[in-house]
Amino acid sequence: MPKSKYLLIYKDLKQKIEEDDFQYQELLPSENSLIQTYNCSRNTVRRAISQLVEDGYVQTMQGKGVRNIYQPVEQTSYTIGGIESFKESSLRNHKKGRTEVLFFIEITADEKISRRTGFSVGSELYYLQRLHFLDEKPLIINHNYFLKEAVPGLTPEIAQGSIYDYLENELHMTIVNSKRVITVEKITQIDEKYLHLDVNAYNCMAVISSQTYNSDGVMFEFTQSRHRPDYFRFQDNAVRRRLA
Amino acid sequence: MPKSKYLLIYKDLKQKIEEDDFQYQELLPSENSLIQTYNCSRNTVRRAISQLVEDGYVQTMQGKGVRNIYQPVEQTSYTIGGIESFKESSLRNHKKGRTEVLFFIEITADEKISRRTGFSVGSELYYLQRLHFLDEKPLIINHNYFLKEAVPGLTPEIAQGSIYDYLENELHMTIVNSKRVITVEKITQIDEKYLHLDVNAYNCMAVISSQTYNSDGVMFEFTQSRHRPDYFRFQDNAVRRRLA
DNA sequence: GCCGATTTGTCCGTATGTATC
DNA sequence: CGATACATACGGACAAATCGG
Repeated sequence: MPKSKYLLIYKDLKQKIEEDDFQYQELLPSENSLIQTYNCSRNTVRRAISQLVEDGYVQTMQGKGVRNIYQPVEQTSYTIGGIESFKESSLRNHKKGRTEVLFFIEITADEKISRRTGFSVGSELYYLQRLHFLDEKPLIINHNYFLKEAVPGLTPEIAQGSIYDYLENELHMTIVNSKRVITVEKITQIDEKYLHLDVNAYNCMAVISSQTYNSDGVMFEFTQSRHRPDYFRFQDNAVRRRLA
Repeated sequence: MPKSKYLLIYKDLKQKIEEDDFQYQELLPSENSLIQTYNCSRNTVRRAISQLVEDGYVQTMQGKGVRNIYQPVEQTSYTIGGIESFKESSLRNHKKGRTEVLFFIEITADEKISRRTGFSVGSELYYLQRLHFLDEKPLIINHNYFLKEAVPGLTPEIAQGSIYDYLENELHMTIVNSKRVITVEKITQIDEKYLHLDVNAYNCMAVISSQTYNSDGVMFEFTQSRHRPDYFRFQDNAVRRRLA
């Protein structure tokens, strides 16, 4: 439940848009009238609207108004975007998720791991391999590296559930920021084995490599997420920045 | 040249970060001191900083300060992200770009095209196929659909250069918003032919499908951009939103 | 553990500029 | 031209988190 005012307005407008209260291409009420509706200042409605712009829900036009450009996506495949745990994505996509821990060890970052992950040499890490099922179909293999000092007490049992749950609710850590790179890579034997892939059909995978920071500004996670190509779908909304 | 104040501050700070004026993990000057430096209001510096947050350059921490988390990326491959034309990306990546127009016709959207692109049935469109070279290596095949009424006078000659240049500088259109979906798809015969791909090495491509809106809120472009998997690299920075 | 100083987060009100109609 | 709409900028107030004494 949001407690800040701009988030309440944001969520309310977002819901209205999703529920078709505004037609595609229709203008939303003007800022002034929203000020009346929500009994708040202009800055506050503008902040809510700017979030909707980031989401690709609306578009502002100086002198004209704010246009609804939301179009629902067909939910045939598993859609990702934003920072979400596998569990959260599963729920949003209305699928049943399950996670299997394939591998769990504690390691110290050497030169090679450091280059790959961005952790400094000598860092104490947990290294996990996890297999994610959606509706009992294996779709994703994750290679996770967690900084031990930031994620103390991680166990295979916890990793089988949601690690983000553990971080946020047990350790009260706040996940803030995630730098991601998407590439396409050749299938490895591990991929082939656990995802039951036929190399003749697809011989590569969608790979998301991400570095995640907590609210202390510490990078505490590096993850390489390898997705079955036929179920991979990454969604994004880009806003062209003004330069002048 | 930016003329708004917050963009000037944003660009200045961004440059300082890129030039290593602040060390990784170091705190930037506080908002109050930035107010002194730039002789502006608090909102203005905050706005500049929030842009840097979106870029993944810094991270704000309530009660503590603003931490520099910028790490330069190795520019070995062609990196995309944000809304950019092929020409802009080429320049940013310090490569020489060239574009070849394979196909150029005018069509009317039927049911099938409408479903695929999001244009309504009956829309008059330009349909192009273009091949993009980087340092004389064919890397990307684009299938572009442009709304004729929004992009009048498009010719193969223009398409061989930068269409975005034409749109922004000749037609004075402003590109605003782009909804993108990244998937992985099987290689087609067209891909194989023009990109000189060996199916035994890679049998799929990275595909970016995007719908782009102009400042009138009109979707004027649908593009499917098919990338050689071994040169594909999509970069992104996600900020976890507060919920409460 | 408390208190005060510092720093970022939220919110308000107002003024002015710019684009559209 | 005036009215309306969003964009930029300023200044002030209070809240929440952090840190040092």
